[in-house]
Amino acid sequence: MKRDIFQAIADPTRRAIIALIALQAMTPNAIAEHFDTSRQAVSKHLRILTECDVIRQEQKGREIYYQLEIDKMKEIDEWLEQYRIIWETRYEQLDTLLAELKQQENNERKK
Amino acid sequence: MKRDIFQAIADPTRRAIIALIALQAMTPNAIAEHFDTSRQAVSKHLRILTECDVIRQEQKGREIYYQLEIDKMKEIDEWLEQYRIIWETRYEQLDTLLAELKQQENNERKK
DNA sequence: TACACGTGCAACCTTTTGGTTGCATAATTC
DNA sequence: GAATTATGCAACCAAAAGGTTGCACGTGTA
Repeated sequence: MKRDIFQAIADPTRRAIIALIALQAMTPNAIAEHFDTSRQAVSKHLRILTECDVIRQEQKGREIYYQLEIDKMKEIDEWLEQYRIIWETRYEQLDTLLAELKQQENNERKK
Repeated sequence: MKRDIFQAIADPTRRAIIALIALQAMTPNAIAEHFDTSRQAVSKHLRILTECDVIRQEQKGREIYYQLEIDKMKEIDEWLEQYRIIWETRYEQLDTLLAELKQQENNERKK
């Protein structure tokens, strides 16, 4: 069962974890305190995120610090690129249309 | 069971459907031809995508054309924004570091 | 060395997911 | 009006997801 980044971010708890550790690395215990679920459930999510290379762990003594692998988020951005092209094109077309309408309006006034 | 956009794009088939109808609206039958699964399975995916407002349907006679609701994709882009800030900041810091190293190198040469 | 702490893993359970087949319904065509 | 076509929906099923509890194991600390 190989998961990808899109399945990784599908779960709301996992998105919350990502947001939580985005700015500073945290231990599983510290992360779990922010949620209603058990520490083990959070641990499972961390395992999934690790498998997908969304997060990375660093052992410090008996504690493990998890931190976001920001480059993985870029993959989503790259996938989104194909749609960004579409909505930007639409905006351009809309701009063109608006410009044309404005031009027409001006021409009307001159009459 | 209310789904969100992230669950909508979690499934690879659904992402393929989105890509397929991104440029032009298509009927369920036409879409289903691109996949190994049954027409009904595709129909289910279309229902999920519709529920999440990722796609929109337009009836034409007995055919239904599904087309992408591109604005919904922007929601993902907006969510990604918080991480884009992070990776762009990292790049800036890297640029600064590289500039400093280059400066140091130049200073060494002058000696 | 004994004990507490931080963590991951296994077993188990319920709900959700994604697929299938069969059928109902509405629009078109003969 | 009868047959065909396009589609959605319900029932069913296997697999996966997400949660829980209990336990094992390494690392610090008294």
